Amino acid sequence: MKKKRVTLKDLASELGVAISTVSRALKDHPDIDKVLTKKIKTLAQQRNYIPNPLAMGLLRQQTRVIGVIVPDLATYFFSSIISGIEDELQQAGYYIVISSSKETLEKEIECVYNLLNLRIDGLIVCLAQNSNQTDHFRKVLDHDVPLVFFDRVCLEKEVSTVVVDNVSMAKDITTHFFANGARKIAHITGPKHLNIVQERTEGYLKGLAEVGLPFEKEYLIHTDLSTESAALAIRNLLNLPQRPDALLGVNDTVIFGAMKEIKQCGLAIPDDLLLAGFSDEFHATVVEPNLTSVAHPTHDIGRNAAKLILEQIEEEKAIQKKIVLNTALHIRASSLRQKK
Amino acid sequence: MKKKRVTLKDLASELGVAISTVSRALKDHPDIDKVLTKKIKTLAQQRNYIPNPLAMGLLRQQTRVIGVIVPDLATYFFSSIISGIEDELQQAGYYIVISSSKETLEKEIECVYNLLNLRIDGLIVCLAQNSNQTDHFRKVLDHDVPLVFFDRVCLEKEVSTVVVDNVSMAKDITTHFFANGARKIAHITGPKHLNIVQERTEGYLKGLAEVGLPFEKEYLIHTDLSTESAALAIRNLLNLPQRPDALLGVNDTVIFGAMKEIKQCGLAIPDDLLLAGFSDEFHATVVEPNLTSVAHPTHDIGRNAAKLILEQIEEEKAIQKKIVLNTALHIRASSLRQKK
DNA sequence: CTGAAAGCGCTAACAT
DNA sequence: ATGTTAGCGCTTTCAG
Repeated sequence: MKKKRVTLKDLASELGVAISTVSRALKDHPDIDKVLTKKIKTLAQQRNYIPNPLAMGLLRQQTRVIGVIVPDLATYFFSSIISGIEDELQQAGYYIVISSSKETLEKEIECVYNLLNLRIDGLIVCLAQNSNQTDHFRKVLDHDVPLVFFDRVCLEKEVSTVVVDNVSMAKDITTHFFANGARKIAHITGPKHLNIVQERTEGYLKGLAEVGLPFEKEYLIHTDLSTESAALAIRNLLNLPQRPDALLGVNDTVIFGAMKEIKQCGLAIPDDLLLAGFSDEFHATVVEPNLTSVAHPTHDIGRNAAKLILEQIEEEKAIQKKIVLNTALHIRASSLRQKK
Repeated sequence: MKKKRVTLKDLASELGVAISTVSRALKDHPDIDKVLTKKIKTLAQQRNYIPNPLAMGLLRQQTRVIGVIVPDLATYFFSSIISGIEDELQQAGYYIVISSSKETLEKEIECVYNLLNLRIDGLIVCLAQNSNQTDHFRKVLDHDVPLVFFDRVCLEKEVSTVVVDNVSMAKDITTHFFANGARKIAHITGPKHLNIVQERTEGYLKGLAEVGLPFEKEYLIHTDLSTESAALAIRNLLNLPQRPDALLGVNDTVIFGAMKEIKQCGLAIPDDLLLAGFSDEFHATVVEPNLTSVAHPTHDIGRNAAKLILEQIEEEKAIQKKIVLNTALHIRASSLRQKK
């Protein structure tokens, strides 16, 4: 059904020369006569000749396709990272195939094998929420397919990563809460096995220590990052005899969910509860009050992940690298209060 | 650098049979001896043999890749449509390559040619905001590559589309505004050439007519759909001597922007101004007050678009189809007011 | 029942 | 300076 596109053979027979001559002329091989080269190039232009990537791929054993797996497509965080990846890879002549793991390990595994079967030239991944095994990524490594993780990472000893300094950001927010009068600071976070969860929790604890607040076990809640489990967590917190007066979310989405609950309870933000999140979603400045959040350099995260992949593809020796990018704490109304 | 994957040749030489025998056995060709078939299949399994899609593609002149072009990845509307497309195509054994036109015609054209060069087997598109020419899509048709538009469409005579009934939804919101006391209903919309803009405007006008309100020219504002131009539009509306008391946005994003401006002016929603949008983004229930919006069956839009593509790929005759899906008006606090 | 060979589009080593 | 050929991995006649 699809119309056949013009091939080297077509051009060659039209000009009465050999296929290889056309092939060489098109890449300015010095051996080919200048005049002939010109003629061939003109015809190729006219006929709108584009090399068949399938044929090239078969020959070179590469598809020029990079796989990208994200937990979810619908958040600004991931989609702007993807756009960073795209910007970098496109100008290097690569295509990207995006898959969403929908925050599940099963889907993630499926995506990895699917992409591997497609013979991708590289894979960029942000782990799913419950991704707690690494066999599928081992497989990627076994096939010598370049692999890069960003944000949520694993196998750090062997695989290159692009991350931010979660520890210091979580610490900064915690002390910022304190400076704004909070004395009972809670933290809703995600599954324990995720690096970002561990690091942000560590920062939270460091922050508490720095301002001399005790760590209260019931103020630290692990969720599965779903809206429902975040809502449950916040309800539990609000029902505590000693209700917290500040809440740090492991991301903005968790906080958006929390805001609904908090308002439903008739509590005021920031008067009753200071709020801050991570990743500075677009809607942080749409919700009321505007949400304090850690802005990740999303576009740069994407670009850097892409660069790491390209490096690994081009250079033989795959040296493991870890790139730590700077974030910015955007302080907004949700965390600002008269000091007590 | 990448490790060679096992091929038919590998399997054949390991078993001392011909490549073609292995090939046939793997697809249960009746000619091949049952025992041999079994043996070959077992080995293939063991060696983890996966047919090389590049070789298959070259042979069959197809990539099993479907291109998808959306104006923007970061909105729930598009990402959930994509997930619908993915669900349908994946189980049909197709991969999807997503590109973002970033709402510009230039990028859209670039994406189309890029994907065409990749030799995609089909293309699913939602037009960019300023996509007002069709040469690049003509090219797709020229190459006999199946094409489907959704939501924002063009070339409707020749190309299959998946849309919603924008006219009646816009009319319904307009009369709903009226029922809630609004008498000066404004509409911020997009570029005139877009079908959704024309249709929603038509519905708005029909709604006004139905309730007997006159059409005021200054209440209908065309923007380029950017946050900035929406903000400018709302500021102009608010500064009108006869400030509107209801506002219909061509989408939720426009309304989110408007909400910031309205609040900055010290006006109350819904007391001073009723609000409603299109597409029912996730954040419609996060903003304060919750936003009334038309919920599109996003997942279904995606699935249907994918199905149309598959149909066109499978059947020879590419009959043009238009699928109109039902929407639901989600009425929330932003448009509810005591009647005057 | 199984093997050999051609060909999908392209490149590169090897002729001429 | 240009042509010939082999081969990337696979399917599919055509032979045996």
